[in-house]
Amino acid sequence: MKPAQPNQSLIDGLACLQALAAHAQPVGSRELGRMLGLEPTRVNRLLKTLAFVGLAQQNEQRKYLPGPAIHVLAAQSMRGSGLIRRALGPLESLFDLDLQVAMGVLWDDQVCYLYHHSPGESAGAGLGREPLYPAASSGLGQVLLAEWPEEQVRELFTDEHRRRIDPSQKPVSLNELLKQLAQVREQGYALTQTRESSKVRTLGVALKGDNAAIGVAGRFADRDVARIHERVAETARQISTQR
Amino acid sequence: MKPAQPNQSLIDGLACLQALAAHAQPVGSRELGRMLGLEPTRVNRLLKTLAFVGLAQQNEQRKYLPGPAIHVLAAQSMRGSGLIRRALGPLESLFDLDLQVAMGVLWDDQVCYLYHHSPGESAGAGLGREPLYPAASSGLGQVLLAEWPEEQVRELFTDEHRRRIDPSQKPVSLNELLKQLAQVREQGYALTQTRESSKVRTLGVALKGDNAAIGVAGRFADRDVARIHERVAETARQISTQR
DNA sequence: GTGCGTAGTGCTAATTTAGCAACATGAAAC
DNA sequence: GTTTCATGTTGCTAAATTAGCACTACGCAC
Repeated sequence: MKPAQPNQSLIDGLACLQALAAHAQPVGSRELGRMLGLEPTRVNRLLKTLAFVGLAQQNEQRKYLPGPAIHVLAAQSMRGSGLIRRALGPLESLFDLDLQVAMGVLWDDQVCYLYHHSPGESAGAGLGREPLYPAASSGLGQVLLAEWPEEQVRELFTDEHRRRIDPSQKPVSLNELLKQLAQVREQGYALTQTRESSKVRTLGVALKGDNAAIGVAGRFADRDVARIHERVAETARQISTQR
Repeated sequence: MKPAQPNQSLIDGLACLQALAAHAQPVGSRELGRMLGLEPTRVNRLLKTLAFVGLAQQNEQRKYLPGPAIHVLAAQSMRGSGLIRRALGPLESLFDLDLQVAMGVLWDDQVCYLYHHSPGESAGAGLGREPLYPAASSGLGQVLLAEWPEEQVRELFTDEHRRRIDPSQKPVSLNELLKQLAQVREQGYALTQTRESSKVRTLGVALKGDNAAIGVAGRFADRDVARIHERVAETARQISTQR
């Protein structure tokens, strides 16, 4: 929903910040400008401003990376929403399913995993390490998309909306996706095959009021779907009702 | 370090975002303007822009709160720096000391705890729940300040630098603080009494290269200081050298 | 229904920002 | 050591964006 008078400096500054956060290595100001299609002087000015408030910093090679204030922002957002704090305990109760356990939010047409735990790992190891994943191929992504009006989903998957071209990502069949989302709305959960293996499936359930979803992934038989769904849905209820 | 041409729109937009993240309740746009001393139309425009990119959202009462993209930013910053991921395992090794275990970064003249664990809690419960704490009263805060040039510390604690007036916070004796910081630099660790009780002390050690610090807090005798310091310093080395 | 405080917008003057041209820096090649 | 190249950064001013006034729409209490 575009406002009447968006502040373009803020939008572009935030795009620089998000690109920094998403980039695995320190990045130069000119390189970042090339990545985002922005003029170099401008990017340098925005990065210098981000550094001034602590959200970016430079290393000895003068390249930029996230600064300490981004952790502050992360910590405060976690504290303010309470989402991760509320979710960690209940998510642990799913570990006995011997499946991957995850929680994520939508970011563009992808899922960002706030938490992603595999069997045999410690509970705390699930934080902050998964790359973005195509929403249409994810059970978590689909239950989040299913909460959107159809028009908004269409807009998200048009070619001109996409700012990042990912060649490794298969084109999405929009009609197929809309059919799947309609089914998700009926069932109250999404069941998808992962991109990597048709035998590995994800079952996702939305967290009401949080714009987030939780789910499990792995190999399970069709006859187990109802039981697993009930467990995941109960966990979602616990997370949503805790305050 | 103020740049040649800071972008004031970006600075003020980020201030709105940070205030949203720090505020425990949804907040109206005019109220936020009063909090930050900014003109209401301007704040509304900045908030609408933040909402446009997903970093803010409105509830049914039209008040603003952080949006899903802030979690994405948090997750990506954790993934990018790897700080929390690297730190969680080593920090758990300090649990046997039966003290509080914490990790934090500096934010203004306060410490923001990225992690804060008390004895008897699960490892994952330490995330995203502590309020900001005066840096001068914190072992973690002091080792972080000790890495700063004296001039910069002076500037941080002048009255005009402070944007937030916290009446409950005792005035800092700058000369006393500078003396303590000189001692911290010699010793390689900080030892402070907490604001709440003179019997509860914090011992803090800096994480090289991360602009962060870890420490323990609780009641311990003087004769235990060297041993505890060695344990904390060893943990700090593990965290800093992991990649 | 009225009154009050709120959120939000159109329009245009005011202010900020963008980009050109230049300088400073650092690394690699010779 | 010097030269070259790509980088990061800055001053200045024209161009673009933004801020604030005045207004409308909304929600709640009485």
